[in-house]
Amino acid sequence: MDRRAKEKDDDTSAKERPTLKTLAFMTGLGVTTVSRALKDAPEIGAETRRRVQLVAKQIGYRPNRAGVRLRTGKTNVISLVLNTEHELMSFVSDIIYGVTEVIADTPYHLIVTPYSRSQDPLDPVRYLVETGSADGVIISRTQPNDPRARYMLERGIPFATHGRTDMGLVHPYHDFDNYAFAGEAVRHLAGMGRRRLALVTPPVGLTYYDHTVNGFADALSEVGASEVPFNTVSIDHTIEQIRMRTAQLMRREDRPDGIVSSAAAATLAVVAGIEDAGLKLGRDVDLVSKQSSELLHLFRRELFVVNESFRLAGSELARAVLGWIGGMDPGSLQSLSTPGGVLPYRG
Amino acid sequence: MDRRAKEKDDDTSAKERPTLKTLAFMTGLGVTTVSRALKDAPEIGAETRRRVQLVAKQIGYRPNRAGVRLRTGKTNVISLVLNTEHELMSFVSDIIYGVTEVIADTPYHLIVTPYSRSQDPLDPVRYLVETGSADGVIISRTQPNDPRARYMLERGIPFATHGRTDMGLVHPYHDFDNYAFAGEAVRHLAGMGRRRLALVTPPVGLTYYDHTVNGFADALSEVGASEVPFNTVSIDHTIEQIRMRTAQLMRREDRPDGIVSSAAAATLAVVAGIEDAGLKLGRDVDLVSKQSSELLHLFRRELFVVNESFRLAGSELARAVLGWIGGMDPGSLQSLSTPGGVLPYRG
DNA sequence: TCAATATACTGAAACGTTACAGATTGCCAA
DNA sequence: TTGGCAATCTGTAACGTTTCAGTATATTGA
Repeated sequence: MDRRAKEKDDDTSAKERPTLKTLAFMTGLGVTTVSRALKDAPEIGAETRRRVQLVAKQIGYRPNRAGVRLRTGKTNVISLVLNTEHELMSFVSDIIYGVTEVIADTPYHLIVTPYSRSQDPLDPVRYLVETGSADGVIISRTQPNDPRARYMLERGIPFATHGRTDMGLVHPYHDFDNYAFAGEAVRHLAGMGRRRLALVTPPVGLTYYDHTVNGFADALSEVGASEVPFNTVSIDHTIEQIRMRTAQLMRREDRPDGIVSSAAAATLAVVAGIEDAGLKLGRDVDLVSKQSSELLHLFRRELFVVNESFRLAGSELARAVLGWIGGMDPGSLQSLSTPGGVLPYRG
Repeated sequence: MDRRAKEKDDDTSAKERPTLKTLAFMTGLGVTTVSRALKDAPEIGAETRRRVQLVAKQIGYRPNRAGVRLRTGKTNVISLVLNTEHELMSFVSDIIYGVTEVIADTPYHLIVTPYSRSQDPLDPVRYLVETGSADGVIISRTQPNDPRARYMLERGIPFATHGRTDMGLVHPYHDFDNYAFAGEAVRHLAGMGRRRLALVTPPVGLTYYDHTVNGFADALSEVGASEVPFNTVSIDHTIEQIRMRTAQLMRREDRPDGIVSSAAAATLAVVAGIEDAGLKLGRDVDLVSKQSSELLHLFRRELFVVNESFRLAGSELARAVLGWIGGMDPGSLQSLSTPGGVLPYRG
């Protein structure tokens, strides 16, 4: 439509974005040669290579993504698959920042692929794979037997999971050691003389639910404390639900004197529930919570916190996917982040 | 490499992803006809059109993005440009969810393009435009005279800004009415008898800083209250800085008895600072804060809040960009969200 | 000297799509 | 009967890239 020149070789009109053809014309070489020179192919003369790369840099040549993608199938895209309802708030931004940090000096773009509660979590993954929309995928809310991981493994598409699976299949992951977290939390509370502990769990069904629950249980028997069951909520529940049920729990005769919470937002609600029941944090009950931002300290100074960095998770996950795409052994791309310890106010 | 058939037309081997050629083969039509039939071109017979579309649906045909993009230049991508350091935390996830909500049933993908403190904010935008990586762009942290908006307007690439500009140029935007927010907050505090008010401002230089400050000032003179200057912080400062400087402020003789805060995270720090100074919220000072999640209520029941939905902002921004891409008048794609009113605890 | 071989480069084809410029058919007016 | 003209359909080229199968030139071994 808006092309001016009718000559086959209109590269002299300098306004359009430079392509290989432009470079070929400028250097007097063939398109093939230019292409290979740019990617350091061995059969290109050293001087030619330098010359081409110099010119390319000078005129700001950038390979056309669509061209590459069409020809090679390589999208230079990695996709972060997110649940638009359940994912904790700040979680998402941090993980995204972590990912972008890593892919910043690569040709990769990050696309966010959402799915909602009503959908099968496999849907977005299937979409990505079937349409070949990404070279690598990052998923969260990982389950012990995760159909998404299984699916991608079958299709041979590189991915990394936030959280581990337990299927006897090997794939890259990053996980926070929630077993250790729950254990440390329990030991900390026990060290303060707390004996009857309750746990605000991760969402049932996710792998780190198991880890957390196990860490909690093992440490309980280790320190000889007992569990006050609190199975009616998880951190996936709404603020109001958590608050109400905590209040109910705390009004009971056999209420806990120590609580471990798996997420900051839930902790806010739990504390509100405690206070609704007329009890006081630090006196009637102590609470150790995981948090991902440094804000919980400000909320109640009596809170104890363990920090989990989602930014780190994002970086690690991105590194893992890129590594797999780059041909590394998936088994070597697994990482576990250890809790730094329980911090009191003004740690 | 892994292609089996050597015949030119290997579409009979059903395993590969279907293309127009596959459809052409199956229907016995030409590729061109199929292409046009799928997009309801007028010169295709009604029955043929239906037939092609039926077959396409049956075998799950999906146009190859790279093919379309290479041929037409249309990327079917919209980019959200984010500052990886300053953007408030939950802000980002909500805005992303809002955007994905709108583009869910379109062919669009969302890519997140980050930039860091050290970079010129124009960099990522320039990159997107120069490489033609997106059909539309969403930016935030909008300034009255915003070089990014000017740049994209010049280049003719559709975009929407979160927040307004003030350059006499018309473009789509979505904004929260921060003038109204600050005004309502002031009136609310004045209604409670507060007379010496301080403002925790948005980042200096952004448009909504001006709006907020103006709304604050106008309402102050309207109700006859006075301002206690608090220019040493904005919501871009760290939690620690805000906390310390609030404590300093509150220890002064002429401390404010009412505070308006532009963001939830800052509010947490401000409250901590107030309490560091030995004062009590609700007694010595009242505070009205904007928040985007419903969590501030839980923090201190004495807080007053005004809700701003970033999810809504995301949706509106996406709608605006898509509208502009679709040929709508940019001037008609501007929206302003009105604060719902000041809510006390248990509103 | 000749062939064999290494070195440095090149054109053509293909990835999947759309736009352009036809091509084929049937029907109608003259 | 013929020319004209809709109504449908089609082949070719092009977008920018990489791969395949070369070609041309210089270098080597005998």
